[in-house]
Amino acid sequence: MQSGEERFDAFRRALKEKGLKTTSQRDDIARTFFANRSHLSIDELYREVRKVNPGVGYATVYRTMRLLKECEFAEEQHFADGQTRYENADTEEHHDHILCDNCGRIVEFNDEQIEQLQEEIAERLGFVLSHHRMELYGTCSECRGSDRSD
Amino acid sequence: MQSGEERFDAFRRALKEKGLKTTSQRDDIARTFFANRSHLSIDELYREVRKVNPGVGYATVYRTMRLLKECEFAEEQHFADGQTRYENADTEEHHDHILCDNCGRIVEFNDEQIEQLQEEIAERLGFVLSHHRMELYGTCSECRGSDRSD
DNA sequence: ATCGAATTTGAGAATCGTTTTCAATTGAGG
DNA sequence: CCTCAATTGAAAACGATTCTCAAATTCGAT
Repeated sequence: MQSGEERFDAFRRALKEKGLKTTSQRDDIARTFFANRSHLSIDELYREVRKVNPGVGYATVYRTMRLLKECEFAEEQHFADGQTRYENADTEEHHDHILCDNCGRIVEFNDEQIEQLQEEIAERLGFVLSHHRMELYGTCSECRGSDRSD
Repeated sequence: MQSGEERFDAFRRALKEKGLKTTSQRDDIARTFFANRSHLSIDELYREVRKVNPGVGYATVYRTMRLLKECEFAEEQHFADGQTRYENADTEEHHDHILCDNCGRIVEFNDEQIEQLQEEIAERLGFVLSHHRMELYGTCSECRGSDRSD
């Protein structure tokens, strides 16, 4: 797994390869994205970026996140709150999410057995799977005041 | 499982119990909903209803579908196309969906083993599950021109 | 360094699905 | 039937996202 700065450089190179320009806005947005935790919404990203470059517009954040997605540095997620969120698309493999109804915490997990079963179900129904979405919702231990800390 | 007409009557009774009025619009929308296949979008419902009662407004369809949902006759689904769709919430138990990327066909399925695994994962991560969303996407046999018909 | 063409930007308008507002209409209990 | 609260349709408002366009910026060729 690369560092934020490495990925940032890789993004700039990817832009160049596509014949696109590197701009201070793109730099600031990408750096902000790579430096922060995953699953930030556009609005959260926008606020973060503006701490560093107050002139950046909403549209540019949208546009740059789309670029990051197209270059496969970011992955788009649509959870139940209706806001698009982006996660770092490292070399990490596929995972699903479990979200806390109360505090919004998002935890990633992967379960080979479920993946396997999904393939089987698809096959049984005559489908060839392209992708899937699985989100679990519930209350995390912290919000329940339980002692289990994660 | 009740017939459309039975469910329609049950809905009217539910309205009465809530102190709400039965109107020709609500009747037409509910009947249309019960008579059609599941997973229609608001827009599709709207067009259907207007075949029978051209005066019905968009807002009323939204409002009535919300009522049907609140009375638990309809269940709301948000698939990847960004349109809210409603399915008949019979006495049927929980199920998930698999959707064809190509023709949009939606097939319901249920898999106890996956449900079980989801509970286990949640527990392992310290969550108490409230609900989940699982959608599989792929290409159905018809769209692949395969001989397997479902 | 400088030019110039092509790209990118920010602001605001536009869009899409959905909800709200509000004046006019309607249902249903008295 | 009357009354009055509930309901309606049309249009405005909404929130997230995309587009438009004139002004600003990038960068390869000079």
